[in-house]
Amino acid sequence: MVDTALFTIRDERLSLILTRRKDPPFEGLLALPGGFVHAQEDADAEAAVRRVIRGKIGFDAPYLEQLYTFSGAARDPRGWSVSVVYYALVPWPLLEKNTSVELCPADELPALPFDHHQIVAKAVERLRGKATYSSLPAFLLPGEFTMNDLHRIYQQTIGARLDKASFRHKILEQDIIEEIPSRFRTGAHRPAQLYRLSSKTLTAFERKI
Amino acid sequence: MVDTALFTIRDERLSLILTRRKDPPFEGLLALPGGFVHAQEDADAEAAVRRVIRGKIGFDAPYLEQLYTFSGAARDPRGWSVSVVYYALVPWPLLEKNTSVELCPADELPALPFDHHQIVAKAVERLRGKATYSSLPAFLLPGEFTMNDLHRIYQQTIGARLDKASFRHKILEQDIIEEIPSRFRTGAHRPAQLYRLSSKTLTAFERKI
DNA sequence: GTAATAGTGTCTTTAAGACACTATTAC
DNA sequence: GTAATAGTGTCTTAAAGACACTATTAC
Repeated sequence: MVDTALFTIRDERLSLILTRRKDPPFEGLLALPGGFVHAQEDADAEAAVRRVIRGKIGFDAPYLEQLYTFSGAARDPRGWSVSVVYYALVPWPLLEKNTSVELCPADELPALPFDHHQIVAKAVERLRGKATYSSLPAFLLPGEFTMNDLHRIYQQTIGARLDKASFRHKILEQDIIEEIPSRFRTGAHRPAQLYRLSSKTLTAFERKI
Repeated sequence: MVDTALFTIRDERLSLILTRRKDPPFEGLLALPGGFVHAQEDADAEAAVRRVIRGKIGFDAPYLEQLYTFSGAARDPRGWSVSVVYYALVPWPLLEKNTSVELCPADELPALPFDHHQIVAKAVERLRGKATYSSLPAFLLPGEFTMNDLHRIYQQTIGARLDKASFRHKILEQDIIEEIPSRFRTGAHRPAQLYRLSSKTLTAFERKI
């Protein structure tokens, strides 16, 4: 089967989209969204995950990557099982209107079934790791964002303060984002240049942030 | 099922241990060693891989890590399949006497069955990537080695020249190896201090080499 | 002595971090 | 004017790389 760790950032906190189990075992508990592979329908495991994600949030996640395959006799009371787990990033603004989605901060999760706590731990570790040397956190933002939006989302995913000037310098040097010509966010402050990702796929940096 | 990419370095070249297929499909071709999970016998997929590796080389590989899970209808002519693939590092001196093992340089592979070329490409990419910021290449060496052995093995896995002095400095700073007291390798040159890994598990660096 | 590998010192380049400064808007 | 966020300049620190130098052995 397949499972997914769906991340978003809401109210400055890294959170997960959970789903309430309708069947035993662990009926009624919140869990990572998952499902079985349909050999007729799904070209591969990733296709099955995409189907699960679309069923949960209604659209494709901007970023999706295989995390790890969990297997063994101990993880499910019904016996030996395998789950190919993916993690995905979804911008909060795309979820805001969707009232059926249950969100939970990654550091305040309830009791989860199977080995889902272990899965979340591994997913958070991967996310944090890649955030320090790639464009990964940018996939948590909508298509247009300011440098400060990006700065904040990096700090929230990494969980550490980053110097504003160094961050700006580093990011612009990596060519992962580009200015949207003549697009600014206005307010009670100097207008902020809007940017977008240069590539729809992940870009790794030469060095760390 | 499970498959493995078993790496070693022989004659200064990164090489793979292959096995000749005894059954259809692709009977007679060289392939990555693999097998089926035995739900009774194997606690999880990793246990199954360990069993396959022991069957192939006669002992456990010093380093073993899950690589990726390949799945889909296209990879096997018999239909939809899943393979949880691991990669492992084995010091060449431990294999030298084993005449039944077929070795092939990673950049001169013959035609391989299924999606094994894709698997090898991903395994080499992972190995190269981790080599630049971890103790990974050291697992290709036997228990005792000189600084120059380590220097060479890093260069061979990464595929680039590294400055001798900087390399030594960097490695000693990371505390991944320790001197073996009073142990030196002698020859027609100044005696070379012998080292061993400080930890049997992988250590990541703060920065790159 | 020579050849060979071991190991060190120092200078240059480059990146990261701290931190203060200026800029432009709404009100 | 103030408050707020945007954006820049400069200095310090630290790591990486180049490269030449000295050290110790077998022969």
